[in-house]
Amino acid sequence: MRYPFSEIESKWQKLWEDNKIYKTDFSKLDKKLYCLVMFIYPSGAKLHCGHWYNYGPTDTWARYKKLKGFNAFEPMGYDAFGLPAENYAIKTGIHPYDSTMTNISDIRQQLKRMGCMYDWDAELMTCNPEYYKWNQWLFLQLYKKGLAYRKNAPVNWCPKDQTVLANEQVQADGTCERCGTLVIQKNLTQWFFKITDYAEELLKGLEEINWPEKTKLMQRNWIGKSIGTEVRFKVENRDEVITVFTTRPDTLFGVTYVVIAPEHPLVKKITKPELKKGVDDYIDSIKSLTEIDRTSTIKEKTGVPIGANAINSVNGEIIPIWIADYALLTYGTGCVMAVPAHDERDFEFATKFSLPIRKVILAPGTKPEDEMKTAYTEVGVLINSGSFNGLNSDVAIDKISEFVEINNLGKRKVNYRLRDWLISRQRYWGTPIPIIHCPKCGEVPVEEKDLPVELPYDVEFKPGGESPLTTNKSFYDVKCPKCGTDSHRDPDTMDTFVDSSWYYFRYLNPKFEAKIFDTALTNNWVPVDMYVGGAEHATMHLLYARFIHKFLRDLGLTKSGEPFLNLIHQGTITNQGAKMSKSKGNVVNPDEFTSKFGSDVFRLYLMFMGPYEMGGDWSDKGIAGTDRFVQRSYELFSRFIDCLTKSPAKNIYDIDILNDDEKTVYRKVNQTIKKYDEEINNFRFNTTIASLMELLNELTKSLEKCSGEIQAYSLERFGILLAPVAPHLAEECMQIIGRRESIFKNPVWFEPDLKALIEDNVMIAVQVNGKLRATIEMPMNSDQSFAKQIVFSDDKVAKHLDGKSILKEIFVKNKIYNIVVK
RNA sequence: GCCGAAAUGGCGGAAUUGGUAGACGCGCUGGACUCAAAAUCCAGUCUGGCUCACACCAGGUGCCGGUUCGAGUCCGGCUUUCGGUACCA
Repeated sequence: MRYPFSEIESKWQKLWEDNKIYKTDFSKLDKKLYCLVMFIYPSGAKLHCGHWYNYGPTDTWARYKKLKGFNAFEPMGYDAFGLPAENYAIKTGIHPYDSTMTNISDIRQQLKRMGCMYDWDAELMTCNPEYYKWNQWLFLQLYKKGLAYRKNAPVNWCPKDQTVLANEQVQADGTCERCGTLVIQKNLTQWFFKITDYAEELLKGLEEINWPEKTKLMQRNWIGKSIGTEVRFKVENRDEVITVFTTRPDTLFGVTYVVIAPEHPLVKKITKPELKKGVDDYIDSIKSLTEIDRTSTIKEKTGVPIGANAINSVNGEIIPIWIADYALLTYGTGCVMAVPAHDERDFEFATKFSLPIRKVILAPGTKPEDEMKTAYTEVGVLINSGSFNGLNSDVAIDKISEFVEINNLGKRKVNYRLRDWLISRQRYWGTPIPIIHCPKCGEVPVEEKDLPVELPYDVEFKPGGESPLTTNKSFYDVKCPKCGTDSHRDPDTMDTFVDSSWYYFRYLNPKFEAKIFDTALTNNWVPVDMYVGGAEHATMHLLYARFIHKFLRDLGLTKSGEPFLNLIHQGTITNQGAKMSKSKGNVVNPDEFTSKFGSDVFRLYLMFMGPYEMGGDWSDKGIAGTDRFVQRSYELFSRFIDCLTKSPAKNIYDIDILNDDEKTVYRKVNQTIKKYDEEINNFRFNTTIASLMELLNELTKSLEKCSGEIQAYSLERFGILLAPVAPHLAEECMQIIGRRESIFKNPVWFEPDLKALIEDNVMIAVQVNGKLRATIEMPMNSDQSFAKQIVFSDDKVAKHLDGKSILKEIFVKNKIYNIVVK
């Protein structure tokens, strides 16, 4: 009979739910395991293969841990705020709340049919006021500490989504991370979280977490620590001072000009009146450049002189001041000392505009008068550098910095590439920012007792660059809580990455009312032990969550310094080479397969496809293989009804007294347990399943020929090994052979009988001059002298030794016998 | 440009610290069962040579070179693909 997956899967899902099999007892702390997947964005596209690939195998791992005796907690929830729901509302008129709720209830059903052991009592959704109230509370705490602030700054604006974006949310090609539209720069007043205050700690913390090296490296690069020196240059004949930041103070004597970012406020003040028009024109030309042009790698540097000069602090030289597009206002001081001889960008610029190039570091094996074709950026000996001549440049970095500090010309400084996190969005479907703007008092934070500031239902969604919340007068117009003057609420909402930066705390008690989360539980259960999700979040969610976690620790709400101890990225499943997305129309719907084969077969197939962290292009070619595996397993169990009760097995057998078939089966069972354990523990699901297939092949061949006890012994173990990878199938199979309750109710695991693992005989390879000439069977652990006798009496080996002299013999026990001849 | 990962049969992919390359599965070929088909079961399946066949021989893990008794695995130099990043002073 074909395995009736449909009725069996719903039968066990109902049984699990009715008996609350997956409810976690938080009071049991021995071997607690918090296993988390990134929660789901409830879009209209529902669950796709990518979600399945994230959730199914992770659940398998958690189930395995549960059988091993861990008290595993697996929650699931909804990252329910966000732009797509609002864009959908603009298009169709369906309110984001309504579409989100519909999507959530559909997705919840789909999730339940997957058969994961989620603790549904822990379910949460971020669009619920009982959740986002605490985003607002968090905002207020950051505000109190000066870590949430407003400033006017050039920011990324997505013309399609009509909102600003954080740096992290703009892709390398200058397009919006969400919709792919080209992002433009705008000067706007926006809310920021001061993540830069934690830059150093975010960097240090990476050392203590077990994450993929690649991800840690991405975060390190994103934080971009650089150690250098700030040096003040006076502006000639004026009071203004230009401060530059350099990582190469050893080249200070080689400065031949200074570059300031075109948007720098100083530019207006010190530009020579005669040159004002040219400078203004240049600044305009920079603004009109598209993002593509600006980021183009082949774009030539541009710039103009502003007619003012600076005085090099270390040698008193008068040098011209330029503005140029390659100086960035947002990094360091926005001013650069240019050393064309030893910096590639400065070299290119100086060559183009015929600015002087002065060599101050001599490359080994060159002469001072040699002409420079490119900048020399390596270590060398200082020249043209006054009293520092003759020093090695790496030593001079320190010496010149010291000189700068002693003479009060500047100071050593560490800079980070990381910018503050821009969190305000000019959109509706998010957490309202709990600030009231009063014409008299300015920014007035909403009092904690007045939280949540509830998101009103009635708003107009028309896009226009203004937050839709301004269209609801009863929300927008309020009296100032301090002085009673007519004021209005901040009309912006928060970036949804705020929601996801602390949700793992909330899962432990999502209904908790007294505080942001229930510290009585979180102190025991956070940090998360295993976190599984996509690598695309490396410098966004995964960085924000670490930041907020550290802030919460500073508030005394958690003892840990890091949110996620272990992290694994599932690979990306692509379709025809492209990432699956609704807009590309290449989404593969898992229902197509689960309705045909069942969710266990689909889960098995996803795991069997290849290494979990690699992903790959979607193909359903091999699904027949895992389907056959399920059918054959079910058939096998069906041939041994109630064997557990008819002839109960002992825990261990002496392999030496078993007959040949029993011995083979008994050994294979135990070898499989060992192999399986090693593979699945490290998320190597493909080889885990391969080992089960090997076992099934062996059992199909020989189990009939074994005693009833060995049959029970083998099937009981096989069934338990099946449970993590195909939970419904395993429950049914175990019931067939006589188990009376769910495997997961009182989890069991079988340790391998180590004595049985050792084969009696091994095949060893015999090589002559490194080439395989024969394989010979001999007893396990035979020593060299014994092996030698057998090897040299072998005809094939003798043939290759004929007439040659033996130079050397290499013997590796149980592996190889190599004879070197001439 | 810079940083990181990868490259193995017709396909997805296996291969502890260097030790029999191709586990497991898909597909394909042949056979059994069937009136027939599907399903299932059995056998074969890296390439080339030779052979009726078994056997045997040679080559083979992106390319070139090296270390070693022995390299998919280690070292040096490339090529291609995929991620990340974009003048960060």
